Amino acid sequence: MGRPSNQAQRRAQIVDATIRVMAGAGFDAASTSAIAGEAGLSTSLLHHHFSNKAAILAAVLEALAQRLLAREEQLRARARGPWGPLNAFIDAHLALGEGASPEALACWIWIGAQALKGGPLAEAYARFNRERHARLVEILRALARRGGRRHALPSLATDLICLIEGHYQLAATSDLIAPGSAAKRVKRSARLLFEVGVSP
Amino acid sequence: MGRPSNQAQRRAQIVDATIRVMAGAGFDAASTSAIAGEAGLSTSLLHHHFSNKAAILAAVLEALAQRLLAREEQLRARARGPWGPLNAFIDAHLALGEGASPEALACWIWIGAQALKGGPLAEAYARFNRERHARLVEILRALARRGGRRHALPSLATDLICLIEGHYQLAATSDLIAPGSAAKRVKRSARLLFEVGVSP
Amino acid sequence: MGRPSNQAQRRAQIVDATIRVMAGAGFDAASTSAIAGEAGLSTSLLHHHFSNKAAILAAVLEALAQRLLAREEQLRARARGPWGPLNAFIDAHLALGEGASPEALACWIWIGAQALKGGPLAEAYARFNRERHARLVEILRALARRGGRRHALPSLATDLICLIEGHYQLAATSDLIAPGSAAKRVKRSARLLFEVGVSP
Amino acid sequence: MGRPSNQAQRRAQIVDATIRVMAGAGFDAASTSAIAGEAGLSTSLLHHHFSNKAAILAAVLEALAQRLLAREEQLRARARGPWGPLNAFIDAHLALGEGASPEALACWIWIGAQALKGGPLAEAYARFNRERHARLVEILRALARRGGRRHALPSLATDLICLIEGHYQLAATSDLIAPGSAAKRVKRSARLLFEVGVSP
DNA sequence: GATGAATGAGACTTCATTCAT
DNA sequence: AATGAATGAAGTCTCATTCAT
Repeated sequence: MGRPSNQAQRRAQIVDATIRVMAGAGFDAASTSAIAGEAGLSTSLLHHHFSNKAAILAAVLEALAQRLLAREEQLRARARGPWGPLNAFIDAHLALGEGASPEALACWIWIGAQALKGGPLAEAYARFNRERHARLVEILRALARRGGRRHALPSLATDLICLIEGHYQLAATSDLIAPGSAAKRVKRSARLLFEVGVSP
Repeated sequence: MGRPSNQAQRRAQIVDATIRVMAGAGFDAASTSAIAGEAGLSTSLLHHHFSNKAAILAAVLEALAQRLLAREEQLRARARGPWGPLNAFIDAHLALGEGASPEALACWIWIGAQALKGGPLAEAYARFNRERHARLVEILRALARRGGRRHALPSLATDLICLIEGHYQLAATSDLIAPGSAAKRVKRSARLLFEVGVSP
Repeated sequence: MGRPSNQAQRRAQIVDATIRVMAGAGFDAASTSAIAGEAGLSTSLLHHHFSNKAAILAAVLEALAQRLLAREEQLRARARGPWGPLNAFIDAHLALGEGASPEALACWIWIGAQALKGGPLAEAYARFNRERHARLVEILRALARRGGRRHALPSLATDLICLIEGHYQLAATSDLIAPGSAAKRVKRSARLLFEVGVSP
Repeated sequence: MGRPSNQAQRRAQIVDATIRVMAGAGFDAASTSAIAGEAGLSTSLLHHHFSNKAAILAAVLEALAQRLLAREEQLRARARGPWGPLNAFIDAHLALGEGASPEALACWIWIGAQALKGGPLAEAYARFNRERHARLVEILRALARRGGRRHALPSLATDLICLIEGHYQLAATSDLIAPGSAAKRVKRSARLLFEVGVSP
């Protein structure tokens, strides 16, 4: 009895609209009414499916993280050679082309900034970073195992994530990074740092 | 003959207050009334000295850029050895201790995010990046000259700036970077990338 | 032949929940969703059983009035002595202990205030007051008959009801009335007024 | 320098409008926009002069209490005879005619109800009751001094305030109390209770 | 009988800005 | 130079109610 639930579908619809608005016009512009407008819904319906605006943002972060993870796995599935997994990790973040979502890039910057303010969003963002750091460490560990040498892998992973984040920021706001060149550059630097960062 | 003008002083006062508020409570919280409150002025006076809120933000960006440049020069003046200038550049951005302003860090992230939205602020931020990139290239060029070898210096400079920006972001929002360790880490990575990034 | 009707039960369930919410969080907090939450139902079901929110309030008033009446009769059944019925009337309103419902007290105040706005609720509340006034007059008349003297009984009854209502209000919102002392105080004053209020 | 302040005047204007709205349409109807409409102002201006809606209500309570006190003093100034001050106290609350404000009556009921919810308003209302109780005790004490007899004056004062409050309630919502008769009735009952409530 | 979806109105509040002094 | 008054737009959220199943 009762009308069939469309919670999941509607929530996804709202989250997608939020991502579009945020990427297009910025975090502050992602008002509930702007989101509702983009999604073709009423603001009341937003609150019917999310108790808070904060809850929407939390769902956005979760969705973006999940998309990133999915792309990582997809790219890694096709990757060949010892550097494949590392390249997949970087490409999942930075490469354009199939499966890339330029919207996500802007959203990540906005979320990173908002995370400065603390609160649940900050915690979720920190957790996201811990998780991708752990994944990257695992990838590097596998690489190191092949070479039989020991590295300061967690530190290297941190550097690489910083490099990626920095490219997010600069690619979006400056012309220092030619469009489409980010992934290639980071992959090259990553390889250099890995190879040179060997304990003697 | 009227009362003596205090334009410059008042503007600095307002800019400082804005930086404090923005660093403390976030960009969105930096409303005109919050800024006025922090500065001990009325909002009307803000508009008396700045035509716009956007003008205040532009002045903030300019002030932060100038502080950064001043610190760079101050640190470079004391720097010794071939790596001195590079270390000074990095320390000016990331090192704690004397002259460091942790407030600035948060502000830079906020400004970087706001620059996504385009407009005059975005242009000013892009210009700021071009300028610090040029300074860094100059520093690297001097280093390379000593070694008598050729590098892809602009690209390396871009990488280093990305590394710095990424550390800004992650240091502020995650626990992957131990407090106070950022500068040391970036200096080490910079040296590695420089030494290995030699064209054969 | 369809499922058996549970109208009465559901309506009582809703009315009870309303009383609890109203007593706990106030009239304005008694939104349909709060009531539904307290009752463990959906808001739609509320409207299925009551055409209006006003209808719920009307039912609440009726239920409270009925509870009060029931308690009056119950207490009067045990009452002894000439003052017994009067004491029972007062105790039904104010005494704590067995059968007392402190929730009702707050609800009565809320309803009394809402009755200011006119409408059906106001009429029902006025009728309720006429009825308890009539009952009280009857009680006083029996008392007076024993003494063989004539009083201005309706006026006295009005005074007593005012005294009770005032104790409701002050007991709930001030510390002028020690908890549990209201009934005793009103009974004493009632007796004094009755004995002295004799037409010469 | 600066525009001359009209805070006090505007605040009074807003408080008056609130009282009118509340008396006319009820507490819940006293929305900020209704108040603003009644006062002929914009809602923004309300918030310019009062930080909160709660602050407006606090000011309303204060204004009503002050009006009541002023009327008490005014009536007492003309009062003659030993019962004068007591009559003045009662008339200040209940009498119609010159200086009476029927609006206040409804407001008091609304405030009394809202005080159930606790919070600052509840505390202010409780304080108001303590103060008028203290004043009444003082009046009764002077009366008792003349008679040279001891009474349970605080308790009697509480009874009288309850009687007054009850008359507020019933006069506003039932027909048990003929218009204009409240003050006379309470004065009579007060005298009876005073004279009979003497310790032998 | 029962429920989840959906809505439009309106609540309080904040904001950047302009005006009068 | 400086301030308080004033405003209109917009923000988030809640409410009572209706509709579809």
